[in-house]
Amino acid sequence: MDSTDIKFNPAMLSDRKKLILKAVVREYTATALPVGSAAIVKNYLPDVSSATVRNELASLEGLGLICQPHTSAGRIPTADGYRLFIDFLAEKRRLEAAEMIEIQNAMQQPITRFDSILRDVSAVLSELAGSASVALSPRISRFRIKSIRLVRLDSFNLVLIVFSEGDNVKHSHIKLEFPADEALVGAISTALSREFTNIRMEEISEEGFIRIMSAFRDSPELVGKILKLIIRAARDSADIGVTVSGTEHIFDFPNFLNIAGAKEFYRLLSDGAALRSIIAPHLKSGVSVILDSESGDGRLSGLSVFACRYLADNSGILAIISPMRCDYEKILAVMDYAARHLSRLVGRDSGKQMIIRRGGVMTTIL
Amino acid sequence: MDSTDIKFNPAMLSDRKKLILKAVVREYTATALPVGSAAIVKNYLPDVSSATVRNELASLEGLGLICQPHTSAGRIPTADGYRLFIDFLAEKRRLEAAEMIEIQNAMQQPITRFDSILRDVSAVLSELAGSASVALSPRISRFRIKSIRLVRLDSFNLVLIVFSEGDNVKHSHIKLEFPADEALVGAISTALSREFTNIRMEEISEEGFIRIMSAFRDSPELVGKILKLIIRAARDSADIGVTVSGTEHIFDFPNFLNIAGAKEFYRLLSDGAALRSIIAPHLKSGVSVILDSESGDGRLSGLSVFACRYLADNSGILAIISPMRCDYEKILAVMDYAARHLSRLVGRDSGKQMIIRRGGVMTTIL
DNA sequence: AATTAGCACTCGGGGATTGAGAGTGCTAAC
DNA sequence: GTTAGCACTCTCAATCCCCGAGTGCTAATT
Repeated sequence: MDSTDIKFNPAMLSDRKKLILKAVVREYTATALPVGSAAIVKNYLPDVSSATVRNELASLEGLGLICQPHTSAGRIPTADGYRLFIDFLAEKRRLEAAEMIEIQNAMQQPITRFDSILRDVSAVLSELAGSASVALSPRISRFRIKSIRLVRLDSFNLVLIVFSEGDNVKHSHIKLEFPADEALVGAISTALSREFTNIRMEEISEEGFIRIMSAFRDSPELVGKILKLIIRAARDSADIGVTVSGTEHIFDFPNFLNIAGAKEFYRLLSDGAALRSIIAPHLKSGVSVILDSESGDGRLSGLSVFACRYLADNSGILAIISPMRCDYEKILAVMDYAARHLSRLVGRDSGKQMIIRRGGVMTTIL
Repeated sequence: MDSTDIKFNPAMLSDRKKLILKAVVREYTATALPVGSAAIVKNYLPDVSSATVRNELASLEGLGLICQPHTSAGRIPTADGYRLFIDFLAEKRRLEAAEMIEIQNAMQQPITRFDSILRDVSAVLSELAGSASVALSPRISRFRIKSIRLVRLDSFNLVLIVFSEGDNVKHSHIKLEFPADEALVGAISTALSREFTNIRMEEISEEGFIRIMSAFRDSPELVGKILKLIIRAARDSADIGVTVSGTEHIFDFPNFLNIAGAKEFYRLLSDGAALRSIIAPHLKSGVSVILDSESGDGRLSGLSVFACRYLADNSGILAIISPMRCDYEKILAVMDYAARHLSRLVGRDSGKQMIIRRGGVMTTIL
């Protein structure tokens, strides 16, 4: 879905038609009522008569940009109408200072956990947009491991810690059925570190483990069992993380006056894999908007998805899902601001370096 | 709300009245329709006439145990009616083998994380009960610390790991603005371990930190900053955990045909502190049922809360929230089974010992 | 005294009817 | 190209009406 299949471009429309389409979108998103010719004359085009506007409206309807919910009602924008509005007519809006601060606050946390920043940003976005918001965490399996440690808590309990790019820390608790002593655990930890540092999680192979095994010929059984648990732990933490916020807003979506649809949509929201595969093909640079059935997935009909990438090549996605009737200019501004600052927060400069700027202080890690 | 304020006891009712009340509850929970005299005669009391049943129904209504949604409709149970049913008339039901297995599976996980068991149990409960389910995690700040470690990932990144009773592992990532070397981190880790092992998290005091500080007189500033971050990390992880499952079922609750109520209830579900303070006063041993307005909180009107404790003195709570019209015998059975097995899983035998039985293997951990 | 048959009565839900109001499209004039 | 005027259409809400379910009461029966 690239820019070649744009159905409409603004050259097709007279300035007055553009103004009227804009008026229909703005008025409808504000009032939730079909927009009649009289309202447009009153608020946007006081110098012409309603009959003129009616003629223009009929013409816009002929182009498929607006429609009537029923004969003798006002007009509402179609998906194509919204599309044209978003691509060519929407004006860039500035956020309120308070809103900007709220977004920034979500990103400034003393203890660095990318998860937690993501959760907070997502929560703020959903609040500002009055919509549901989803953050799909990057595939951590694609992150390079910066550091891996096996720590002994007591004879029967170990913790595997994986520290990866993006300041991600994961721990997995490993419970043994047999005691392991400090020296052995330390040796395994060192071996793991030697073998897997600077490797992507998805590149961890059996061979690496076999190499480690061979270094522990004196207690192969014990080490073998530990490694088996470690493999499982690593796999376990490789799944896709989905952070959903603002689910309560869907109760306000006019789409879900019928409970059945709400339930289905609610299910979709917690299915990270599905969301990713729906959204990913439509992503371009900056904020993408996927309207109604443009996604090809019926569960999103009547809805708009605002999405953008963060951490460019690791497929983390931030998204806001709204009813199709929403304040596009506002939500675009919110998303744009958040995406811009999130990228600034975690800017990738080279393959191995990662610059973190935080509250004025700038630190270069590893 | 203890046993002294029981309004009704079964001695007040003739056997036939009891049978009819039971019939009304069972029939209504099954069909969702007000129960008429004819239905009762047909399915429960074929030997008397509908007129007789009508007389009995009128009498039960006089006692406030059942009511009519409107004149000339059948009867439905009142909250008092359900209460009497639950306390005296409900029969202990056995779960299906498949259901028992499902619950047990949720508890058997290779990698021990109590959180995760809780989440899975809660998910299974909500599924079996067709309801929302909430697990309030125990106040981990009341758990004794079995082991505490500070691990160095690289010069600027540390991880604090706290391993506590109940096999809880928590990690907190600590990002430094200055480098710390291996030796120093190791020394702090040892000091933390010496100072805080076998202490409850809530008992961690400034004094302990001051004692540690004094041991590091040569680099007080660095250690001070690290300790400050550690305090924050420990506080951070002390908040109340709420795991909500099966939220999608609330879309099926007849209570929430009006979207407004659904939204409010949805909010309540994610407010762990509120839920705890509503539920806690009503807990007795075993499974407690809080009906309708018995909780004193309007947000639960029309709903039933099934709740039980696990880990007796650490205030972990497992709850199922259903519409008041639900299959009490089934949900009671589900809860009872889950609670019984959860207690068996984590049985506390003495102050410092904790017995974990898991898949036949039994391990005793420090 | 408890039970029962019979019957009039009440009420909610669903479907049809109606009137008001909003907004259109068309035509003819400007 | 624009506008005034007007007939037309359609929704929404209110109203009415009828049907059926289920009751409560009364009088007769056991």
